[in-house]
Amino acid sequence: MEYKTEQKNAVLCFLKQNCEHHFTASQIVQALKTNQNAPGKSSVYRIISNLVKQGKVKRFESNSENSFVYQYAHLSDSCENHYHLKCTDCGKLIHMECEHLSDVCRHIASEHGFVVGTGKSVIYGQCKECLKEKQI
Amino acid sequence: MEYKTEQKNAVLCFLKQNCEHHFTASQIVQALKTNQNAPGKSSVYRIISNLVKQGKVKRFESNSENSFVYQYAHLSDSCENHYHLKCTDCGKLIHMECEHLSDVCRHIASEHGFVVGTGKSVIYGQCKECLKEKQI
DNA sequence: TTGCGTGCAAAGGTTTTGCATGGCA
DNA sequence: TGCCATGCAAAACCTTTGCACGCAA
Repeated sequence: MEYKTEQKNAVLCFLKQNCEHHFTASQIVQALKTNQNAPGKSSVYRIISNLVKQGKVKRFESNSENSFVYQYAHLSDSCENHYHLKCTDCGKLIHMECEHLSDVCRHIASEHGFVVGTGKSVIYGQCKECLKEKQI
Repeated sequence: MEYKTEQKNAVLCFLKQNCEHHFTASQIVQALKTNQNAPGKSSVYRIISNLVKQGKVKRFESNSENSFVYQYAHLSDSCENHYHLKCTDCGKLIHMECEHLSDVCRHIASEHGFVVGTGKSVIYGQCKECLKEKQI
């Protein structure tokens, strides 16, 4: 049995509303500090840990530090069937659904004998917007 | 100027000889404990940190724990130009050089406006050998 | 001899855990 | 009323850093 609490709700809402970005546990604590019933540090860890297990949130390795960042995952149910592009500059996560890419999985399986788990795999690079900024 | 030392050599040799697997910093310390001039904890961290910078070793997020694992990277020079497949079961790292996969980068760039950094990206899944084991 | 590398211990961060209290069902 | 969830503090853990000493060049 799982209870609904304001703390859980606050964390999920915050991540949902900022789904283009990712946050460390501490950043989540900070961001929610002004809320009523702001969740404490340990609760945030317990809550995001559950959300990750449920597939509602994804965990990534942080760019430079020895910690992890968390990000809301739009399509939690079907993340097994598409690739993930993550921008190393702005942190944006793109759920890429594309027939062409399904062929890639088949190719890797047949030619390289390797069964891809797309849910776990993340392709890093730079997104449209960040590329534009660099060109200016 | 960089000095050659037995400690550096021991770490690189160990990772090289076990290039199919990955290890945490502590595991490396443990594994070398019986050596003469076994490197201490802090030295191992300093040494692998350098090896990663040099591209001779790759760092991955550990499966379940909040730490990182390190693995010898065969083709350090050209890792920017091919994809990496990593088996979630046995840890094997496959440097996949394949013309078909270059098309994938081009496709993602042209259709999805996203420039892939293959050096950083890792595709997780299961390798031939581990799949066989499961079928038996 | 020079100065980089090492080892030890301490410090810094992040994450986990224990326990009493609070609040959902 | 049960019992899950929370908050605080302490602990555990990984990694980095400071400093004196050792050793490669």
